[in-house]
Amino acid sequence: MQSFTEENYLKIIYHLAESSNNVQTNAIAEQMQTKPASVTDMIKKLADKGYVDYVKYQGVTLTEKGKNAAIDIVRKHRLWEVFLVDKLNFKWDEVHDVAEELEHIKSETLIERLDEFLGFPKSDPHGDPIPDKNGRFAKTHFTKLIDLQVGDGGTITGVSQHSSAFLKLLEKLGLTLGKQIQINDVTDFDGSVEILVADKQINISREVAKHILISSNGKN
Amino acid sequence: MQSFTEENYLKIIYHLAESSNNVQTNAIAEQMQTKPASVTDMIKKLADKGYVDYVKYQGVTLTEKGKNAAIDIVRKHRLWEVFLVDKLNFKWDEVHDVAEELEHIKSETLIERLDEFLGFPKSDPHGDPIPDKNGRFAKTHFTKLIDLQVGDGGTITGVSQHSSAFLKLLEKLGLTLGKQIQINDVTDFDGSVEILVADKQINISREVAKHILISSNGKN
DNA sequence: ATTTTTTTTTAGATTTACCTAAAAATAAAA
DNA sequence: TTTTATTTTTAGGTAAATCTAAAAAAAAAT
Repeated sequence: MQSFTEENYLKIIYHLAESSNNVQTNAIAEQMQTKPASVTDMIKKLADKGYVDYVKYQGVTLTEKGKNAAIDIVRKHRLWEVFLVDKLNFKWDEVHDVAEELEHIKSETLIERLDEFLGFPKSDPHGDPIPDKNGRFAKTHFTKLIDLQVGDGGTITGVSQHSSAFLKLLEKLGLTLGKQIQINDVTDFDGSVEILVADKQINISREVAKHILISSNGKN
Repeated sequence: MQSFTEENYLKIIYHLAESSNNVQTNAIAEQMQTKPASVTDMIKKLADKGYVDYVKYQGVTLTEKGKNAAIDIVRKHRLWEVFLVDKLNFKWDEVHDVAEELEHIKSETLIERLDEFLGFPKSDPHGDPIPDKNGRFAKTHFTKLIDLQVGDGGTITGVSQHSSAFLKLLEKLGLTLGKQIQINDVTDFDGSVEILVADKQINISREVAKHILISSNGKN
């Protein structure tokens, strides 16, 4: 199996691969908070072990093996997040760092029992889908709030930013998972969005609107 | 704070210190499954950091700081064991290795919430006491079954061996925590012990009897 | 009180994941 | 199409935790 560090690389490559198939050295370095030179070293190692396909100067892609390993880590991470929120009363902005550690505990039995204990949840506290033990999960294709038109409405079903600062803000604004929203207006000046939530009209910046995911219930 | 490895050293030194105040290099090496030379290196580091007092060739003793750090790890380990058994239906012989990993997760909040979630348990699945968040716990002074006399009786309240093989054997023999036992005879030939449990008479070897802890309910 | 055995330490290497500085390849701009 | 800028890699080095082999100290046996 992989080391703690290797697992983190795999996970990050997996996430980066969601937006651009070929993952670049610099992008990995930024996410790993390390230097590109270190990434090159690790990439070679991961390639040797068969987790990634690597062509010099061309970035990496995960192999099937690498993808499975990454999904397994994602599964663990998200299950632990559910545990922390559902059972230990953590708030959704408090779980990330702890789950980041828990995800590396190596025991299949542990994770399967945990999954069962939690009632086989389908998504984590941020709305991200939890892969089952075979690595399968429903592909969610939510719309970013920023991409909705005036008059559109929907339900908040996810976020694409897990920082504590962002999540706390959403909490304060009442923009939590499951809430119904509707777009009232888009401000010309700064592109900020006026939305209706729980009968209240609030204004959120473009930056915030970018990271809120909506399952749309049709136009108008 | 300490690294994963440093924590393991501290924990092992703490356990070894329970039987002999001055802990020797070789003893640590054996427990850590490493070589004495490596232990010497690590001891120096722990001494530099103020976790142990160390005099060359004289072994080590934990400082107050070292003892507190060790107790903290023991607390985590035992709480996780309770979690695994009580919530995830692990058996008492299956928890050790996983708890060995979980004990290194660094989050005070996590442990306090877990403690609360479990109902502030006082002992783990093997009968070992769980320190509270201030590191305090009742000193248990159980008698080893092997030290009882014919006619003595009591309740099984702990074990001093956590290997899966040993615990599985006890399970099979019905010698689990809380069971009442009585000493019927000690075999001259091999020192094995005949005991009465749940109205059945069974024979256990000296080796087994050494590792069963009894809270005695008075002689005869 | 020596000798022998055991325990512990030193010295010098190895591995993993990281670093800096400089070179090489690729991409973008003039 | 050169030049410039960006990205990536190489080369050589560091720190943590380990190792082996050999030396030194302490303990046990004669």
